[in-house]
Amino acid sequence: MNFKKAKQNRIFQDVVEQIEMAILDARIGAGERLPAERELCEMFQTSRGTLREALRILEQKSLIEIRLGVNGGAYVKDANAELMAENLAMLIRSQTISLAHLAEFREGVEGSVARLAAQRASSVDIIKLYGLLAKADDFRKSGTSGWSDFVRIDERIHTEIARIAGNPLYVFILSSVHDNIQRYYDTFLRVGTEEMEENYRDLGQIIEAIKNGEEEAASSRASEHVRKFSRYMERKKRKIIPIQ
Amino acid sequence: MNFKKAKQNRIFQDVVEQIEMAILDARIGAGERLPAERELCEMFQTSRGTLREALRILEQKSLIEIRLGVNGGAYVKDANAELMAENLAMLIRSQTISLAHLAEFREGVEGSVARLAAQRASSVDIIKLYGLLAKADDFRKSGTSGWSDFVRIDERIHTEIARIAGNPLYVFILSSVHDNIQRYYDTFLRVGTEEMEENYRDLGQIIEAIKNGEEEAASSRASEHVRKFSRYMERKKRKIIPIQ
DNA sequence: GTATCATCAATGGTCAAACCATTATAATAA
DNA sequence: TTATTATAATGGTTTGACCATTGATGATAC
Repeated sequence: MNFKKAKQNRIFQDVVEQIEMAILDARIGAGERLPAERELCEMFQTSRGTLREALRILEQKSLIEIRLGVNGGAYVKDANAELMAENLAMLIRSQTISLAHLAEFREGVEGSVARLAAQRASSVDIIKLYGLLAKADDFRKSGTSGWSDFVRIDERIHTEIARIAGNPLYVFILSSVHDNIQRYYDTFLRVGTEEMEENYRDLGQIIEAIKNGEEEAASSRASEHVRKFSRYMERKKRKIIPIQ
Repeated sequence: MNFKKAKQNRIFQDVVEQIEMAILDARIGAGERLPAERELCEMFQTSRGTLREALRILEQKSLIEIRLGVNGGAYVKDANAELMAENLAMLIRSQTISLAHLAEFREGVEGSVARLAAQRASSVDIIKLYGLLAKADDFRKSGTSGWSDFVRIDERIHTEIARIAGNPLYVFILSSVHDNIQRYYDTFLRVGTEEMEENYRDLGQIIEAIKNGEEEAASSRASEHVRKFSRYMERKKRKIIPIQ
């Protein structure tokens, strides 16, 4: 059998479940405020300490956000990817997964996403992508000073491709990965105009493949693009930390 | 600039961070027990209520597990994928992502994983896979009565392939996906011997491709295999819920 | 001696009432 | 009008008490 252990009766758990249901069933909408703690205590017939334990859990789940002062309280948050980003971060910090693992995972995901985008991109999507590419071109022209802007646009393009793929799960997962990999890019990825040129060409090719509906080309080019970035980073890393 | 808002001084946050650091730096090992609440209060110079709010957060993060009674207390847990599974479940419940999205995502991931496995499988890995395949064969032979066992072995094979791929992130992600998709399979996926035969053949082909190091074949067959399952499910679903 | 049962103490779970800290808003002064 | 101050709503924290669960210990019966 496969039952979970019957829950030990913890009042705050029950409170969490009730509020969680209300939020997930959209009985309370994003941006709205829950009643004040002391009111909730009366509603749930519980003490403030117990209620606050429930609020901590909901806050940790990113379902609510607590604000201070008058008009403060528990505000319902939008469903978003923050939670997953933090989970990834924890796995990395606990050294269960390494940067190399994360990069490899991203390689696979970006490939899948590009393939779907090639299947599904509308003409409007294509125009949007070329618009972003033009911006990247501007930053590229301004040389190494435009590097950080270039990276930002690069990420925007990848996010846009994920959106075009039409599967919100990919958007969540990729934004988590980006959040967690970004730190390393900032630290290890200070490259010259040469690499920027190369990445710009890559982006152009990926977008072109998507435009023409060439699934395989889009997928393999996106994977290769990510792999290239990772290799730059590994190389830089080794220069900075020669032996470890 | 990219700084986060300076943290409002919440004592329990500070307590969470200190304990979290101790756990992630392995100053406290998995399975060990933190001091009792009342002792921790003295150590952190805080009240029990505040300390318990911190414990709730750590519990929600799956870093600790609380047990009751004598010898009870906060036990440090293994890092695992539970958290991500729950996040996925929440995204599904909040109807941000649908079953179809999850299945499509799985399709991409299983493809990537099979590709990596084809690159990296050792002869021992191959033997293990064929061992699992033989078990699947047994259940297949016992007809529809062996169906649920067959599905279980099917999942074991996929998990094993993820392990062979050598990237723990894939193992985490896939086990989360499995956890969340399993429920639907149980509900919608009661198929006959015909489909079981077909799935068995698929598994054999995937494993063979991995054995021969044929990346592309392994990847596309794994994707196709998952897609087939999803289509069965969609069909069943429509029969049960004709219009919705 | 062994097995069963009752008691006890350690530990988490809950409650209640008070006070502090932060902040939007209203009242007041310039 | 504008700047300052007071007020009150709301979250953050403390204290101390009591309840509930559970493993260990020792008493009792066989």
